[in-house]
Amino acid sequence: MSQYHFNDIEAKWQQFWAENKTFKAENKSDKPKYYVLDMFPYPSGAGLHVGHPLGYIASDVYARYKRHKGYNVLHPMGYDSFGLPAEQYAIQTGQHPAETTLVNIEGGVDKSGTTIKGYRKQLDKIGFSFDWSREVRTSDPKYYKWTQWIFIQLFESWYDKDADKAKDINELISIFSSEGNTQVNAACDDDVDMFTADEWNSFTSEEKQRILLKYRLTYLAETEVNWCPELGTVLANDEVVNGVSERGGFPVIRKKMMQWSMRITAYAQRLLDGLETIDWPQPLKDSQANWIGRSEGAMVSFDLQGFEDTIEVFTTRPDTIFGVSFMTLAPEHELVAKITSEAQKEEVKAYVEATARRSERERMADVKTISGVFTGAYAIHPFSGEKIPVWIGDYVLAGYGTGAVMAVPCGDQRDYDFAKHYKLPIPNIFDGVDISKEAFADKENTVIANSDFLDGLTYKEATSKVIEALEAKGAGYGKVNYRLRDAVFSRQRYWGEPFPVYYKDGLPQMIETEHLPLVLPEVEKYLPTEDGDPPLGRADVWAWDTAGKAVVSNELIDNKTIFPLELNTMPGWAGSSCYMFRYMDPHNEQEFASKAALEYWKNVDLYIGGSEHATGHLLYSRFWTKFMYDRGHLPVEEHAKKLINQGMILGESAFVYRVEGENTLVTESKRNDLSVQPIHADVSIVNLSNELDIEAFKNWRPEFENAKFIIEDDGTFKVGREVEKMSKSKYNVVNPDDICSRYGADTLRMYEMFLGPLEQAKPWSTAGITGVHSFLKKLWKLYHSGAEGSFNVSEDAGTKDNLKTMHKTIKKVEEDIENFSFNTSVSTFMIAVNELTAQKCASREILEPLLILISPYAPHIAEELWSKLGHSESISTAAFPKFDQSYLVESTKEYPVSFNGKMRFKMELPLDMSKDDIEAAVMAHERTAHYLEGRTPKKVIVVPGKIINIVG
RNA sequence: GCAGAAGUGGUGGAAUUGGUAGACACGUUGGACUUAAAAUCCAAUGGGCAGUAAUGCCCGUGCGGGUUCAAGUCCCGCCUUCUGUACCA
Repeated sequence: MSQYHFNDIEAKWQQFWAENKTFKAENKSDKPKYYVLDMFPYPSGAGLHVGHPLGYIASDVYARYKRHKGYNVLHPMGYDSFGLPAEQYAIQTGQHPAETTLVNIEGGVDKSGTTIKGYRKQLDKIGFSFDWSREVRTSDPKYYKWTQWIFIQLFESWYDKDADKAKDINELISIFSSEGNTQVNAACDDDVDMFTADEWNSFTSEEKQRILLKYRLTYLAETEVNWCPELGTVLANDEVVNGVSERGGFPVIRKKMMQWSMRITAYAQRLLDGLETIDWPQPLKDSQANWIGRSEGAMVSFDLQGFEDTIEVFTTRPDTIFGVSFMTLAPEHELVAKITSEAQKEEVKAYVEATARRSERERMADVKTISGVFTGAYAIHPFSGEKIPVWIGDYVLAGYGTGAVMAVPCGDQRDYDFAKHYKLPIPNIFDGVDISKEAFADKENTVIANSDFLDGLTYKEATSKVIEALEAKGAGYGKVNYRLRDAVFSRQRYWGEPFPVYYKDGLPQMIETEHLPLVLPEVEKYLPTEDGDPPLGRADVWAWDTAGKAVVSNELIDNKTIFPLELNTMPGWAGSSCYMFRYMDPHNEQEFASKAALEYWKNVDLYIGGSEHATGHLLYSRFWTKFMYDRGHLPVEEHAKKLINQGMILGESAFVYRVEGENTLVTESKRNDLSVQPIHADVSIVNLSNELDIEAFKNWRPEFENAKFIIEDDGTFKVGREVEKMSKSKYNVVNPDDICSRYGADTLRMYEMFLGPLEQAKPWSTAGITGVHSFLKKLWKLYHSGAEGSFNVSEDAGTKDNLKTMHKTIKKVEEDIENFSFNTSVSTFMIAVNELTAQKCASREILEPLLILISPYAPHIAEELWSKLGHSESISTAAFPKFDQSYLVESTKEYPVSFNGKMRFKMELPLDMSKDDIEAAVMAHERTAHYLEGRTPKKVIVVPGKIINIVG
């Protein structure tokens, strides 16, 4: 008797695929191409849990389906292997992150003696059809050579706003030397001075370099960061709580530091417009659009009384300019110190310092408290010439717009609240609007009043008129503003890509691309130096010899031919921004990827990954892709045509209940009578019926060794269940390896698809897996209907019923896969196998195509049965069965007959029967009279092939 | 506050264009097989009422309205949950 030995079958076929390179994709093919990509994982030491492979399974099903459909499919996988956890672990244990990362990927025993299975082995067990010959690892010098190369390309480029594309920096240099910068419309820093060609040509090369930095797409600039002197590192906003570091509670100050930045703002409009061209989920597009934050308005300059300087503000409501009754500057605004009057000095200083101590995040969180201080200075209204008091207040953020606002309390709630609080005037410039309670922020129904030349105009009219007037006066202009900031690209970390940069006279110089990669140096500790330099400051051999073209010892630095190298490293998103293109030609040492490979594969046809990358990875890669396109390195402007966000698989936590104040644990059903406290129990010691293994629990939590257990009446102890995020700390992690060894990879794959719609978050329930597992056993049995369960397939043609089942299955499964509705195709398979089993079908004509349909979902069992059917080739390239409508054509229909919309009975009628005949047949039916109870029907609706409804 | 998504049995979910609500599973109950258990197989299973029964009737897709012969599906108003985002001038 042949049984379904999934462990043997799965091991056999995984080996077969590896040996035969079944899924190796060629860069040349007569077939149409299809590129299916997963977001590559960070290989953590904790390994995979059942939530991680969900997206990989979905993409694998799709990739396998596309192969059946005759496509040349690229389906690669790799590792985003630079990152913080490995570095933290290195700091704690002293192990080199490269070593731990390798173990996390390939498996092994780490120095602390922990056996780690490794991502690759875990992934292999699930039976993915990845082309592993194309694997990339971002921390591999052969890979990050190209990350460094892209960085250099960005450095050597500027953004021409007129042409709306990035160009070679040399073009800009030649423009400067022939006509200066006055006619140049470039994305650049705000503080560029104008110069003529003659001036440019007389600048020293150092001066020229400093100016060019203001134009380059990656540039070095002073940026404000959260600096913790005690820890010697920059902290992210979420690592700072109440002005002190989250770890250790050390004070954090806001400090300006030289940092590399990416001029992503140059691409703001194109990143926004490009969203129209890609098939990505609307929520994801919305959050990118939101993040880019385009707003239309005007820049207005206000002169200052007694100063040469002007206050520049951005406003979306220039139409309300006559409603300005004060100005507010961010406390960090550069003019604050200068314009503060002697009388206000003390108060302003105290306020500025108090604000500096608070992190940006805190300021954002605390929106209710209104605070601010008058500077003693006055601005002059550009039209009325009135004196306007200048305040500072922390509701104005230094990082947005110009860090200053013209406060119009009648039209903006924040200005209104501020004015009320400090008893500032609230002039009303809206016709017929009551502003005694709150500001009036409605643009649509506005009629401007008390506003000189704007009286009686609507928002739209007033806006264009006032912009005209501002431009005529030279006091402002219309402007589109973006919330998007340039992205800081430096990290004071060890485990990241080194910048291919050395410093000559304090100015950054690129290492020539032919000398890349610049390999991460060895350090003896992964911490910042005592002087506060990043960990690379500890490297002894970290200087660039421009003559020898090599990294040499720091002792040799003479600043003539040997220079110090950059100490920062690149952030996590550097390596992931263009990896999808490197997969196309991953072993190319001459180029990032060959033109031919790029032209052939173009971009990702289907990209699957989590929505948490909406404004990080997915925005940065779109930026780099557009840049690479501009500079002719890529043939496409977007990296992924279609994107799907898979939903999270949640864990099913188990709880035991401790009686408050006692060492007593109570079973689930009896907890309500007592005052109890829930305690997480490890799900691995709970069986499918929610019964806790008490002995195992005592071993696991020794503090309960002597605890009293109040059990169920049947003698078991049951846990409570609750759905939570799957995480180690909640002890609800389910390991895919365990599922594979108990039920098989095919069961895991099908069950993950069966759980629910791909995009939706859904709870994992190990109990439910038996349904899918027994389906696979039934499938196996369908092919083993011979004596004693022997393999049995006949050469007889399929019956009419067989064919009908088969073809409706083909139709449904194909539609489902095309719609990424994988859960419903699993039910369809179940129905098909149930029907064919009932029909006692053993016909090859049916059982062969059935296997092809199932193989994307359950590839191992499909391969095994396929080979038992006599095939020596893998099923993976067998042509997908063709749907034939003629097998589904019916001659009759079982019509549901409704009375007033309620279905009462069914009757079978020929499909070609006319409406009138159907009506007659229904009215003649014995039960019709019963439901009409003597009434005459008002109307009889007959929809042929669908329904009959009798109204009356 | 803003934006988006979602609310259907005890549970996961199905119903693709308005046309038989609850497919397919899990769970539960009963039964078969077994010394027993596991495994497997069969049957029932939205709630309620009436009936020995076949069956019949009523209610039912978050809530309240509406459109329609017909609404889980369309429209209006609300409630709840989740996700993202936020003094954005």
